[in-house]
Amino acid sequence: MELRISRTGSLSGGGSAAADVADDLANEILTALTPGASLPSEAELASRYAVNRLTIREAIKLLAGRGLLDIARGRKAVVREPDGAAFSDFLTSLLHNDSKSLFDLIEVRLSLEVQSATLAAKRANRAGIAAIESALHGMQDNADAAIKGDPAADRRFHDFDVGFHEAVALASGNRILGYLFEAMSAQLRYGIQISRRGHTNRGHTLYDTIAWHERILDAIRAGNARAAGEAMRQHLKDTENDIRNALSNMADQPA
Amino acid sequence: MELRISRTGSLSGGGSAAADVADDLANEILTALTPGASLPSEAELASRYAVNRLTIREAIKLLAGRGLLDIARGRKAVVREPDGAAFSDFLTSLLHNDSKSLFDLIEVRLSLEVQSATLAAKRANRAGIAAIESALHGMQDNADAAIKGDPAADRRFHDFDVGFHEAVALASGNRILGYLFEAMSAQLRYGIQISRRGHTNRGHTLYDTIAWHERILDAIRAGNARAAGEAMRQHLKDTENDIRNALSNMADQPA
DNA sequence: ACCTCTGAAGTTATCAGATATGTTTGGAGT
DNA sequence: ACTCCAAACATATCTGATAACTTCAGAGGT
Repeated sequence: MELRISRTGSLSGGGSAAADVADDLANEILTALTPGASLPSEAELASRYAVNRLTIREAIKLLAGRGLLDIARGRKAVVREPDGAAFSDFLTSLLHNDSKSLFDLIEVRLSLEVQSATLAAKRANRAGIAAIESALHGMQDNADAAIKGDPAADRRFHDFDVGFHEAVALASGNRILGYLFEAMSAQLRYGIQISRRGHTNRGHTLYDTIAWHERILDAIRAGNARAAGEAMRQHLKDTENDIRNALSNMADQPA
Repeated sequence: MELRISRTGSLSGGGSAAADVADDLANEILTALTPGASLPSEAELASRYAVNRLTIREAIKLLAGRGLLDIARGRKAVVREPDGAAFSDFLTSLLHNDSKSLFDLIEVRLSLEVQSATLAAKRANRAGIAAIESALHGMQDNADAAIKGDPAADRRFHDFDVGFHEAVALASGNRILGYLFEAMSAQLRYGIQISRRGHTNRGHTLYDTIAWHERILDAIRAGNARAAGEAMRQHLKDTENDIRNALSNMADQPA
């Protein structure tokens, strides 16, 4: 019999009862159940696996943490639609510790988002393009107020900025790209916050930011895959320079 | 007071006690604790949060599922080194359902691995290159036996194949790329299994596979970033063709 | 002085039983 | 056919207790 390392670091069959049940249920969920389906009740699972109800509860909590289940009081556990949240904690822990990870993330974004833009130019349908346009309009509508110092408008501007990139990722038609982007979006917001300072330091305004995005959208709309990828690449390279500028200024003036 | 959606789908402060504790602990782990550090004992946490010890246990299980903690009997929970495992379930659930995701994954790999190879050519140190060479030698050592039908050698060959790509990702010096690759590696193994059939259908042997990898290694060793990226791109494009061939044959002969 | 073994203390794992609180559902009443 | 409500069901949490594992200091032997 082959021993397999489980997510809890224990060996299947020799680990804790809760971990064993969790692994077994995970297998069933991933292979036999579809999102939206309900698990049996805790009591029924307890009798099926011949363990205490508490053990079942802990197994379900493990799976909920893994993002496989949704739990709500009074209802049975429901198989969850997969999303990028599972990857988010991990990025958070990385980015919090060192600023090098900020550049690591930019490199990964560069890779994934150039690909997204390229594919979006090839495949985006009307709805996908409309979503990108909508995000761009949101940026345009809030730029003036944001520049004048309205913090709410500023936040909306950045939300639409993130939304633009997410819309491009979704328009790529590649679900994994979409999920990966979703996983990174929280950290991305943080990166944008930092890059913003360098952006103004370098004499740029939000209108320059909008111009970058317009260039990307135009290429996608025209179905020009190479131009879309290149526009995205240049935009992210520019953002990288903003971050580099902001970080070096923070080092000079550690206020 | 702003309400925030927690990982369990509940609202912080209004969700279950276990989910609230989990969110609070997650915040502490991500901001204040380093991998390897121990959490207080369950009893102490129970008194700190003024809840039952069982509630603490369930919160810890949630965090363990999220990949933030390692649990072992008799020991306090330990903050875990972040890794790509958190993303793995999600890919599993995607790939199990439809074959389109197989191509989605190839596209993502294309993007990430070309970037990895490019960066590895720029940055790889002696140890990084040695790891890539070691994987390649492993492939070479097992090729003959694998071709003759030795299943163990065949498996080792593929393990070294995956190991080659992982070594390139690590040699990129970008930790996020390394972790992303780790997250994909289980699914990648599955993809390689399928591509293998198409590989032989198209008249190729494992020596051709080795040749692709040699080309990538040579470019990295020479510090030629463009050539390394291009070699990786061509290798993955070829793999994509293998998979396409294998899947269409499976459709013709659904034995 | 060093090593090994042992046992107590600390900690997690699991069980049993009970109460509180939410959700669902079927039937009474209109 | 519709509304409303209570019973059944399900999860959330607590209390108390026992088993099993880890660690570490100290006894004892070399």
